[in-house]
Amino acid sequence: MNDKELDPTKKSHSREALLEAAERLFAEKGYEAVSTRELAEAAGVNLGAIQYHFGSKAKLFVETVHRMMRGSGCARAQFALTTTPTSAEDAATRLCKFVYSFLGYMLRPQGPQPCRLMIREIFTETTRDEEMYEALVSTVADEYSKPLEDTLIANLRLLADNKSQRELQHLARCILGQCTLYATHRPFIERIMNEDISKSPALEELAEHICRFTLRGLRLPETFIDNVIANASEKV
Amino acid sequence: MNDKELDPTKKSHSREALLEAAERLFAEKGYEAVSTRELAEAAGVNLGAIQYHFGSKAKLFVETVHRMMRGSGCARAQFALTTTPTSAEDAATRLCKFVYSFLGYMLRPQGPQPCRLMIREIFTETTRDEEMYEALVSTVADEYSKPLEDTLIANLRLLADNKSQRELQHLARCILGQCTLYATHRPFIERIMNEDISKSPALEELAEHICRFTLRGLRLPETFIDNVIANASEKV
DNA sequence: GTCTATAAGCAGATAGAC
DNA sequence: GTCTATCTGCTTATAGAC
Repeated sequence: MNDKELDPTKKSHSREALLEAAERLFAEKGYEAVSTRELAEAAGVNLGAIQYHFGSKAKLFVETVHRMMRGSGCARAQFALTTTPTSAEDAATRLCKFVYSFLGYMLRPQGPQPCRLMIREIFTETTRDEEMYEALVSTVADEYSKPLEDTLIANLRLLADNKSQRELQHLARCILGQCTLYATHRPFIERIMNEDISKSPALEELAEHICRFTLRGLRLPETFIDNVIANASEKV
Repeated sequence: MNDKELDPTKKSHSREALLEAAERLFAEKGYEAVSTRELAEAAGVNLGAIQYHFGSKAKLFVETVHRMMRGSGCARAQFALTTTPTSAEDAATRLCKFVYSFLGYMLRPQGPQPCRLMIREIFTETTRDEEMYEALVSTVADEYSKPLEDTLIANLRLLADNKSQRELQHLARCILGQCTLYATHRPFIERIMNEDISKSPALEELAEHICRFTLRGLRLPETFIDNVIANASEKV
């Protein structure tokens, strides 16, 4: 990358093309399911380029995850939690908006989905290689999970200011867990409900329920909750 | 199996041995990561036996999942929710106990873990084969997810009897989601907290927090919650 | 039903020409 | 830096003897 800035004319187009193709393919199909040949073809480069630029498929993968995590500022930016909240009502509205957009992101694939990618690869322990696993976990934790959790906490703090940092962490995870379940268990849930949960009335219903349940878990008054949910859903 | 009862002398020992080895290995490492050779060796049978008895590795896998789901009565029995609750307090205590044991089950591997197995395979869409995927999803949904959800709902109904069936489903999933997150995101969470969350004070702290948050989400009074949590944790 | 030997294919990695 | 051709090792599945 820095090489590119130094010499923009004849620098490795294939490295960049590979990273872009890898981002898309790995996120779509998972590490194991993508072969180096497929990767090279999709990038329009030679098979040998993978070894030349990255040394191995695994190292290309680690590099891709790095890029994804840094590149998109995935966590906060994507879910409209960038600026700091000003009031309790503001914080609650932001949290609700987050739930709406996070749920939509998990259930309506459009473009690469870093979150899905990582959950999958880490949970399945895709790479038995210790060193690489460590690299993956730390990248994702530092560049994605931690910032996302911190942003949620910043909003939660205004709604439960007597809580310790540790309790706020728990609360953040309660929200994330409720959303994530619909991604990890989606096929089962859709079979039970006999309904596509990414379609429009269903998705909003799920989001609203999660918001309401969460705000009740924070012991907020019902009128406040109604108000916040109305605000959040109209502005999404 | 019924064959075995009919003719105990010369009936296929290898079929059974394969299913047992498959249950353990697939749950441990995942479908892709287990080779047919490994399977045959672990079962102490010949490689050809897999093709002979099941036709393919994939069909053996489907058979294994069937067996797991039916066999252990996984959902309810495992988490002490078998009998029907008698009172609101009883129901709440059961829910808390469920959270404790479900969390322990997800985070402290001992023996095959059907739940983990399915989440992983379904989420990663391990098999591209349409027919097989359908078989997996329906088995798991019918034999595991649905019964588990129904049992949770039976308890939730006593705590929120003015709710519709659909709302009760949502509530059940709020509980499951909070627990499941700690399994799917475990490496990230442990890195952030710098702590093994399956160890003893940590696990109980997580469980207690989930219980408290959930019961608050149901708008139950704080004294009731304290009482229930005290009951549940001492009896676990 | 169980075995051995082997087929057929695809994976990731490499050597060496240009 | 990019290419082709190839190596090595693994996978699942099969054919046919016993």
